[in-house]
Amino acid sequence: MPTPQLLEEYSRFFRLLSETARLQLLCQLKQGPLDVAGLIEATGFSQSHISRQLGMLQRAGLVRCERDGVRTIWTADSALVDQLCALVQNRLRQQLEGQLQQLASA
Amino acid sequence: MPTPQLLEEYSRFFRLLSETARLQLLCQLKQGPLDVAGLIEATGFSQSHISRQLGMLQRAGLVRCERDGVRTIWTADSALVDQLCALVQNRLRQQLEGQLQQLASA
DNA sequence: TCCTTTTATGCGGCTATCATCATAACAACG
DNA sequence: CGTTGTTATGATGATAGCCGCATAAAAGGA
Repeated sequence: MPTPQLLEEYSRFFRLLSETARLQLLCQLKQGPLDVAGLIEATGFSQSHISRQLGMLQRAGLVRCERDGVRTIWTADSALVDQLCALVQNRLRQQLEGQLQQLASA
Repeated sequence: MPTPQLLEEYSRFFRLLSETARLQLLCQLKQGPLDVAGLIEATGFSQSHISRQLGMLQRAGLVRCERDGVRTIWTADSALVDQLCALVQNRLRQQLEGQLQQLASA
């Protein structure tokens, strides 16, 4: 059994990935570094919202930033999210295949 | 870029794991099958709350149940959560090691 | 059939978090 | 130093989700 503290850490981390807004930002940055203006264009979210989400992701070590003059260039900084999503995707696929099987055999 | 629908699926899945209550139930069931009464004893949550969380986890395919007369025996039904937690734990460890390194070199 | 035991669900209070607006902080340039 | 352009943050309304209480539903026994 993991300690309550560790479970808390897990839940905090997964909560970060439980919002499409943040996942979207992560995926966009995975395509290549961008500043906030670029992320606004790509996602349609407000500037303040994006900035806030980036702050959260940064504190978790999932993105990092680098100032270029007045702009701040953000970069995805972890292969972890890709791995997690791949596992989940695999699971979702298996589930759909199972449903398909059931439907076929009925 | 994943489709918005897939991102939505991801976020829904991760949200399931974003609550210590559900993680706790999953970890407990990983130790062995239990009925709701056993889970109440183990976690201290109310019966209604536990029943509801189990329903969510079941719909996601993370637990399954089997009626034994009047009782319902619940079982953890996926190694996925373990894999995900292992990856996250690894990440957390790396981060703490990094902080330790910084502290030592300062 | 009625009663007991166990589980599932409608309802509501409470808290946390999202998402925006307005504004502050920061950096470059004249 | 003032202005402009970019990003971060305080304040706030809206919403979602946790959690328990009360109750319904389901299953077995007298």
